[in-house]
Amino acid sequence: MKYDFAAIEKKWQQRWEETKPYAAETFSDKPKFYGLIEFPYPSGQGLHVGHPRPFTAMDIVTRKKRMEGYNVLFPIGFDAFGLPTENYAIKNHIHPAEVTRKNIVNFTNQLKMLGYGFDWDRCVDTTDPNYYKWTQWIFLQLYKKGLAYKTTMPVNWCTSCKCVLANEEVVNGVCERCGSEVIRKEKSQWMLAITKYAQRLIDDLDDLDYIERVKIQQRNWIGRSTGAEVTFKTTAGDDLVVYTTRPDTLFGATYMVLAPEHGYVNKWKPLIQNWDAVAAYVDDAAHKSDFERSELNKEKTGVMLEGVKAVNPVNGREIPIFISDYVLVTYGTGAIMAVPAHDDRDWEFAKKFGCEIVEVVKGGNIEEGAFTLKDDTGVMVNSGFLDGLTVKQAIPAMKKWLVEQGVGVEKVNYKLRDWVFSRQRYWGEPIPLVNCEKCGWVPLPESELPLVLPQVESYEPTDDGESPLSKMTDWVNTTCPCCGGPAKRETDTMPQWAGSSWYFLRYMDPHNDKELVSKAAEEYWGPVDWYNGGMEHTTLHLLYSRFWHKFLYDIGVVHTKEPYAKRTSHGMILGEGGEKMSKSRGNVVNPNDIVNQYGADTMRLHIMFIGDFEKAVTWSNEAVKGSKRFLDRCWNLMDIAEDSEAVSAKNEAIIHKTIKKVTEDIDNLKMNTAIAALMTMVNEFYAKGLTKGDLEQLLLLLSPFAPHMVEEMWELTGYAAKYGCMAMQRPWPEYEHAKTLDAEKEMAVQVNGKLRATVIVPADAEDQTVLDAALKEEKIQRQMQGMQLVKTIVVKNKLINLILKPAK
RNA sequence: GCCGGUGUGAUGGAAUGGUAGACGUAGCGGAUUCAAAAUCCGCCGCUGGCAACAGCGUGUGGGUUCGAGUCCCACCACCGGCACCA
Repeated sequence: MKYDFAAIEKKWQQRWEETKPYAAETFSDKPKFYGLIEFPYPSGQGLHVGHPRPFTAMDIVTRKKRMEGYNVLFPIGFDAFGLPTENYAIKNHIHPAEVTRKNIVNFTNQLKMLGYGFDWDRCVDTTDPNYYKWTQWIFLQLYKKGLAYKTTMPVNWCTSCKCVLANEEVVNGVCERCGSEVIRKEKSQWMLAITKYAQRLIDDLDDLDYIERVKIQQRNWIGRSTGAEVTFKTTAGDDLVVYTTRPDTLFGATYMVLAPEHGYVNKWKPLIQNWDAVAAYVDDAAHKSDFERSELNKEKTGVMLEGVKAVNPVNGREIPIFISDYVLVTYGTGAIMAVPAHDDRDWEFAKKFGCEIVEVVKGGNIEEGAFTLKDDTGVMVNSGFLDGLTVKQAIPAMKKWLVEQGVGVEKVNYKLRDWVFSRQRYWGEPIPLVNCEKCGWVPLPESELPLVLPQVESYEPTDDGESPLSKMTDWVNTTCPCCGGPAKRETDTMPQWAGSSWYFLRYMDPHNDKELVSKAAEEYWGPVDWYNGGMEHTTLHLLYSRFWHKFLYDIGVVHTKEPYAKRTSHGMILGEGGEKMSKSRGNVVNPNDIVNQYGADTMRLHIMFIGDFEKAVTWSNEAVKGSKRFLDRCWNLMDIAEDSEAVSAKNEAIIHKTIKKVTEDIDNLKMNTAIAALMTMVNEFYAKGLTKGDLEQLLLLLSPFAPHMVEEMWELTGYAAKYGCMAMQRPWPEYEHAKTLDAEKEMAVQVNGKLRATVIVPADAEDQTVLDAALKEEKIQRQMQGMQLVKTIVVKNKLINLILKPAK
């Protein structure tokens, strides 16, 4: 009988649709396991081969967990707000909700074709008012706790989307979504105070089972540093505060630099003698993206503020003040003290602008470049009371002095910045606040949630950059919930990250209309046991959702400090030729094409076999055949299996070895070597023959990888009738260590570390037995001529190394 | 520039400091076939040799070790991330 994958897959997908073997039951005597994948954005292009890689891996993990007796939650949903949909809607004059609905239907069909064990009854959609009601609710709680605030600040302004982007959304200085130029612009924005959680977001990483590079990346992103804030007096009368991690070098601070956006620049306008040049530079900087600023970093630029000087508090010297775009307004205080002798950027700037360079740490050559080492190799010079101290001693000494003199304080600083939370767009969650002339910003009563997105004529942002909602005067003009007077609704919407910051909680209790998740369901399912996703989400989505979760913990909505106990990450799938898959390159592979040609089981198997899960791999249509051949070979085993239902003695060792290997490899996401082990076992079955009992073990091990074919074979071989259940409902096979061992071992014989022969000896043979066997080998005897044996090293069951030297 | 990662046959990739190249793909030879596909069997790192065998071989150069793809130092190349972070 032929392996008719199309018919088999259709049959089993229908059966699963009817019998729901993947439904998670809240509350059970079994231990729970919550496996999570990043829910997809339902784009118009549909699924591409990048999607099934993490989905299939977690599907395999959760299928094995079910067989191991866990009550598994493996949900799916759609992160459906977002600009591509809105841009499509603008272009084609279709409502974004309609576009989203169609795309979700398409994605759902594609995902079902791949046979994933999702609990579809728990599917969520972030654009559903019943869902975003709770996104809005969380925002209101943040607002009430003072963690949402409105401020005017320079923001990234996409010239094409006419929309403000979070810093994190600007990729290489251009808009992440449309690729257009991003400039800086002052704008009033809703902000979320994620920086208030910075320390906790660092500290709590320690206890989490995240892969190390995710932890490193988050720590670097949050970027804690310790230093000091130092106050410089100026001739303008204002104090200028700077942050520095090197207070020890204060004697070497020979000038200061402000970011072009720094508030003092305008404040000091009457004092600045070269105002035209300064104003021109500020204007120029505003039109440069961060990308351009950093690209141009080889040549430092800047303008001196003529007419104002600063005073170095440690020696009373008057020093010049510059503005330059190498100083960022968003970090520290937006101003620096420049120590050209000991900072590369300051050194470059000083050389170009002829500033004084004073060496205060010995050990380098300040004519050649800055000496930046912070260890004990440097000793302080030209530094008054610090002279002779090492840098490590000088830092606390200077901090102490600053505090005593009242001109500085110790300070911990973070690179992390607050989260710009407003978007001047239509396709997002409305922000549930109104602005009243008398009462200011007033939150909507929770009973009025969800605040539903109104229908608008067009989705384009207005030319002045306001949201399309601002044109809906009927909707905008409302009454104040506080005083009943006239008020206007906030017309900005939330960013796409909002809905994805808490979706894993909704899966636990998706139909609850009283709470975002019931206490009992959250206590049962939380936290997520294993979350797999892309590295690209490490510093955005993953950090944001940890932040929201910690906030929900603080207000008593969830019972764990952290949302995800374990985090792993997959590598990208590259197109043929090793390039990133993209529509413009025309190298996008649609998984459905593979499914139609070879079947879903082959697709699943191949995407796992293709290489190391954590690394990027190149897709090859050609190589898919190998996975299909393997499934054919498995299928054809039915024709040659002997009738016995016992595991055969001849195959016992390979079966137990393979169970061990597959079990361990799935737990470590080493699906490629698990599949290789299964192939080896099947090859051996062909070489030696097998029983039905042997085949049963193969089917159980293969079930998470190729569930459709396995269930069909399970039925055909009579096991479905025998056990009265599907293969996926049987216990996961167990191995006995003793049975994984072979009776005899082939051991390597090395001479002086070089392989010269191999010998067959009994397993766990004594060292002497191995030596005797080795010495009997003709090749070894040849090596021994004229030599004497000075030492032997035996590694049990692996090798013996004979150390020889010439006999005298 | 900074941070992180990766370099292994024609190719995707295996390998707790212990026989480098498992398992696939491609290729070559054979069986089957009228023929092809499919399937099955064998070969498949490089150099020399009829062969036995020998030498070389995991980006480059050093080092540690009885033994290094694996550990250490320096360098090169490529990929990814980035906010010149003071």
